[in-house]
Order: sequence, then structure tokens, then C-alpha cells
Amino acid sequence: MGSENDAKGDAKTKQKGTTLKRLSDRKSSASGGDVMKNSLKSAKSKEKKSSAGSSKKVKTPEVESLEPVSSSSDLVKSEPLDQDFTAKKKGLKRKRVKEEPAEEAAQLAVSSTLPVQRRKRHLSGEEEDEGEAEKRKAQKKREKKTVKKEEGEHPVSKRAKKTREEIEEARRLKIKKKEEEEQNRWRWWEEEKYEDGVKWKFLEHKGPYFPPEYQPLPDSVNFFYKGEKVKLSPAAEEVAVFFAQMLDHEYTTKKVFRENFFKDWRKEMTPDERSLIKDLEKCDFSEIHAMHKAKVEARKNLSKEEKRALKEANQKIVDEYGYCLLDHHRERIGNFKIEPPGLFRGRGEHPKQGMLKKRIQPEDVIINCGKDSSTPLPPAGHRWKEVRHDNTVTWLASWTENIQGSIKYIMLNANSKLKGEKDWEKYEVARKLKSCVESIRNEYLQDLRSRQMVTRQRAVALYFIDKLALRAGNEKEEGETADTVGCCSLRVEHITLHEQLDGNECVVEFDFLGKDSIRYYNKVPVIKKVFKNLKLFMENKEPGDELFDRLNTALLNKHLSSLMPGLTAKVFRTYNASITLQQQLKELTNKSDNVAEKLLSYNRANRAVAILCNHQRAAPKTFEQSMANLQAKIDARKEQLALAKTELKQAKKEAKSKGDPKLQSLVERKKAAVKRCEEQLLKMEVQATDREENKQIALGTSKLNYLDPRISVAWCKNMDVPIEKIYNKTQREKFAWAIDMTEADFEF
DNA sequence: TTAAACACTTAGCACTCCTACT
DNA sequence: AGTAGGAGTGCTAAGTGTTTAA
Repeated sequence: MGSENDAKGDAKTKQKGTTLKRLSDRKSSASGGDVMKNSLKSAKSKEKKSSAGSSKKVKTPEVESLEPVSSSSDLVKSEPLDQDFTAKKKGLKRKRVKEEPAEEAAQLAVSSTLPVQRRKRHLSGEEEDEGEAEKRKAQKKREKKTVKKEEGEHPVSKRAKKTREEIEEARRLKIKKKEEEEQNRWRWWEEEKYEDGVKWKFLEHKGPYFPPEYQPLPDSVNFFYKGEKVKLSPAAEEVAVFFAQMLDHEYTTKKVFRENFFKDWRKEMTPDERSLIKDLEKCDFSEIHAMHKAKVEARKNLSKEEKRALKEANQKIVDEYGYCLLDHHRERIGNFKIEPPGLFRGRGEHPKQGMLKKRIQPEDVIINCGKDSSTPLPPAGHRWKEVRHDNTVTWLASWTENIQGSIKYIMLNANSKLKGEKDWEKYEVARKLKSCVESIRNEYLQDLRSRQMVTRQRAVALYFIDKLALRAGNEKEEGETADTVGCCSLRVEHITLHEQLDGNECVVEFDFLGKDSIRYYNKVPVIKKVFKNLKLFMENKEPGDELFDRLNTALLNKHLSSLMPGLTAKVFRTYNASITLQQQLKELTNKSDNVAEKLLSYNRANRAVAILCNHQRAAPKTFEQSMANLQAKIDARKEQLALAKTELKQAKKEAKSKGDPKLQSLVERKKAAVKRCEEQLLKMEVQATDREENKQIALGTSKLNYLDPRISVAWCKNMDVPIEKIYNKTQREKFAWAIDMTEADFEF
């Protein structure tokens, strides 16, 4: 067990090296010729795709027809398996011989691994009917709330002069409030789960919040066409304002964006407007643009009082629409606002950028709530599209969006039971994978020499998904979205094979756009068998052809779920992310370190995961500046240190020659000064490295979505690091279940 | 069997808010 | 008190994977 982990760890660290390099590659390429090469490459691929792509798909012939049977065993002999996995080979063979027995499958079922429900703080006896208990809890909560409110008003009334006692009092209150919050928290993880498919029993809410209606432009602000003032109809004017507001953005200069916008804008025009306005180039939005800028500026310059009023008004909306009642608990809604209309801006080269995202009316919205709850009222003069009572889903409202035709949902906040339970389950599945990952790895390594082409392709894909944490790569409709890929949808043009590269053999160079059009660039040494298979898959194919032409995500996932219930491609990402964190934390932190050092280690472990998952971000706009500022500070501190050192020397000299005890204490003080200076310098330098390493890496995504929070909680307990140091308030709320249940000895 | 519909998680960006500094 | 810049938050697009319908 340990050895396997170590081996895997080695692979990861190696990889970390290459990925770090990868980021710098990316940096340098941004200004150099690489970008050119890439855009050329992708342009070429599009050409290919449109000409040959959909009509004739090149399929890799069956293995049997290519290779005599003997040669496949030949390959086995000549190629040792990846070191990572060889050790386990024997054990696996035995395991694989026996058909997967039903009981083993049952053991693997998720529910069985969720810790037995504890009832530490259950209000009263077990025999009490659940509904009764709920009611009582709710009642208690209400009582508490009123108390809190009365207390809360107290300090506000006597705010004029803050005495020490009052400050102290406020502090106590804050602590009390925190404790109370903790007490009030719905400890759903201590309750029984509902029967299959049922997500709730009671659900009541106020419906979504609609954005304000469009306010027509004042007469002083005009739109011009060919230099002539034109008064637009409200509908056309609203869309014109959307465009005018974006004029500072680069994408309003893009051809696709402009064309899509103009086409959709014309649809909103009256026939007269349509016959007049035929060329976007001749449109002048400058007055509208100026007005918008002035508005933004004005908002910034509001007085404190006005800002407070605005904030209060917002809070009122949140209080009214931002919560729902789910099984007698008040739960926060994640996105209770209907998305306002505007111009669609997808990520990357999106073919639909610039299109009009229409205003959603209550008539477009489906409401979902409990049968026995009060139905939310539609805005005056409107009605809902439908009201349904489906307790097998978690959404409160939904509508169909007009750009892609997909459904948008209003759902609960991440700290809710519904989301939390799902999250917990996700990590349990990933932990389950830990127990059988070895045999799965062994199996796909065997499959690399299968006679069936599908199986080989599946094996190689799985190898990538496991080793590189690639996403599954569902197929997408061409022309509907930006051209991005994942593992199964990789095309020949996305990889380059190198027999030799930088002293490594069998290197695969990946270069493609993944989710959100984020570039994935990596050079990875792979085992020979994978390399040979890739060569085979690429034979007689055009750059725009699919690499895994016989494979898709459905096929892959079907196979995976037969290996372990609940196993899909994305579980590997979760598993590898979490196991990497755990192992990196073990490796990097020492109990004797101080808190700052421990946190740096935590960040580094987190960063290793972010790199693995390719979680990137645009370098902050102010990055160079703030880095330079920090460097200046460091330089200043260095000078100070040098000065302090010379002063110390001087003092020492004098103390030695004169032997005055006063001078001796001066020496001590100077010594302390030097030490302090050194410490501060070190701290800043560490900060600088941390920031530099983080320049293009986003830690948040993995922290929020891939790292089992129990690993972090256990680490905090072991290392005596307060949980607040690694999770902010929101994160603590989201991971309340983990913070509450995890002991120091937790192992992922 | 395939495609579309559906439900839900994951993702980066832009804004706002807060805090540590001057 | 004012400000820079980092942390936190809201937003919504873009994925994954299951279910339903044709």
C-alpha cells in the first residue's frame, strides 16, 4: 500500500516539475512565435473539420487486422510496465480472474461507507418522531432569533462614544453570536438520509427576484446613425445600450461579436428602424457610452450615507428572496436573481458571442416547491409558466435560456444540506476508488495490448485521465460552442509524439484548449506501450480527426461503472487531487514549523493540485506593479539590514574597546534589530516567491471542488493550525460537515 | 441506439469590500 | 483619512453524466 503511494507520489513530483515549466513556456510563448504557430494550427484544424470532418470519419482499423496475434505478446515481453504499477501486477491477476461478486459490489456502494449517523446532540429521545423534533427545533430557533435581535440593538443606540466596556461588550456579543450560529446550524449530517431519489419533503420560497425594467434614455442622450440623431424604440434602444456599455471592451471590435450583435439587434428593431439602420459601422453610440461611464463614476462617488442606504436596500432583497424553507430549516439560496438581459460573451472564440441574451419574464419561469407550501406569487400582472411539485430535484425555479437553449436553475447555496450531502458523497466515491485504483490501473495497463481497438483506446484514455487528471471530454455540437476538448474528444492535432525529448524517451506533447478555453500544455513521458498505441491511433489520420475515434465518454463511463459502482471519469480527478494533497501535506509539513511555514506548505500542497488540474488564471492586471512594489520593499529592507549590521559591528567594536556595560546593552539591542530585520526580510522573500509561483495558478477551484475538506481539517488538528487560517467564513460554512465530523486521524 | 433534455458540478472573471499601510 | 491591493463574492458560462424520448 505504502509503496504504491510513494511511487505515485514520485510520478506526481516529477510532473510538478514539468508543469511548472509548462507555465513558463506559456509565458514566453505569449510574446513569441508559438502563439502564431498555435493560431495557425487551430485555423488549419477548423478548415479540416469543416471540409472533411463530419462527412468522413477516419477510423483506426481493428488491431487484429494490423498486427499478427504473436506480435502483441511480443510487445508485452519487450516492454516492462510502468514502474508505478509493476509491483501490483501479480496481486491483480488473481483478483481479476474471479468475476466481480455481488457482495463485493455491494461493499463498494457509497451509502455503506458514509459514517454511521451519529446523534451526538439530538434534542431528545430516539423514539421521538422526526417531524416533532423538527418543529421543536424550528421553534427554538425562532425564540433565539428574537433574543438576538434585542441584544443586537443595544450597542447601536449608544454608539456616540465608544467606551472601553462597550467595545468589550461588542466583542463578547460577536463571540456569542458566533456560538449561537453554530448552535443553530442544521446538523443534517447527523440525520438519516431520505429514501432513494427524494431530495426534500417540504420546500417553500418566494420565487426568483427579477431585474428592474429597462429605463429609457433621457432626451439629452442620443444615438446617431450616419451622423443623424435617431430616436430608437425602447426595445431597440435597450439593446443599443448593452452594446454601448461594452465599447471599452476589446471584444466589441471582434468580427463575430459585431455580426452577431447586429443581427440580433436588428431583430429587436421596428421595421422602420430596420430599413434605416443597415451598417453597424455607421452607428454612433458615443453619447450612450459616455452616459454609462458617468453613471459608473457617479456610483463610485456616492456619499457614505447613500452607499449605506443602497446596501440596506440590497440586504432587504436578500432577506426577502435569498432564503427558502427546506424541511423546516431556513436555507440560503445560491442564485435567487434571474439573470438580467445583455449581450452574450462566451469564453474563448465563441461562435455565439455578441448575441442578445433576452430578458426573462415570469411567463418563462417554472416554479418548483412543496405541494403543501404556499406558492410564490408572480410579479403583478404576470403569471408563471408552470408550478410543479417535484421533490426528486433540488431546484426552486428554472427557465430556458435563448443562446444555447439550455436550462438555467435556481438552486441552494453551497452551505445547504442538499449541496453538502452531495459533496460528501462525492468524496466518499473518490475514497472508494482509492481502495481499488490499483486493480483498475493494472487492468488498463493490460488492456493496452488488447486485440480490440476500442479497448486499447479506452485504456490509453484512462491512462491519461488517471495520470494527468484530464477531463472526460464529452462531444459537443459543432458551431454551438468554442472549440475545446477533453480526453475522449482529443484530436490528432492536439498531441505531438517525440521519441526523444529533453533526455526523456516517449514524450507526448499536449497542446489543446480545455474547459473555458484554458490552454493545456504539457510534455509528458509515457510508457512505451501507450506511445506505440498513440502512433497506431494516429496512422492515416488528418490533424482534425479524432484521436480516440472508437471511444466516447458514455462508453468509457459505462466501463468504469462496471469496475466500481459510481465510478466515472471525473472521480479520478477528485481522487488524484485529494490524494495528492494528503501526500504532499505529509511530505511538506513538520510539526515543529511555525504557523506561517505550515501555511506556506499548505499552499504549496494546494498548488501542486491546482497545477495537476490545470487551474489557471490570468495573471492579475496589477501583478507586475505589485511585484515591483514588493521587490522595492525587499530592497529597502535589505539596505536597512546592511545598515543595522554595520551599526552592530560599530557597537561591538566600541563595546570591546571601552568595556562599558551600557554599550554592551546597546550591542544586544542592535543584535535584536538585525535579527528582526532578517526575519522580516525572509518573510517578505517567502511572500514574493509564493506570489510569483501563484501568478498564473488559481488555488480556489481545487480547494472548493476537488480537495476532500476532511484532509485539511485533520491536518489543521494535527498541526495545531486554526481552521480559520485555511478556510474563510464561506468555506467554513460549506465544509461545516467536515469540520464537525473529522478527527485528527482521518485518512482519505 | 441515438440524440436531446435535464440536472447538477466546476470554472474563471470582474466587481466589491476590507484591511494594512502611509 | 486615504489608498493600494488582496480577499471575498457574485455571476454565469461551460463542463459532466444521467434520464427520457424518438
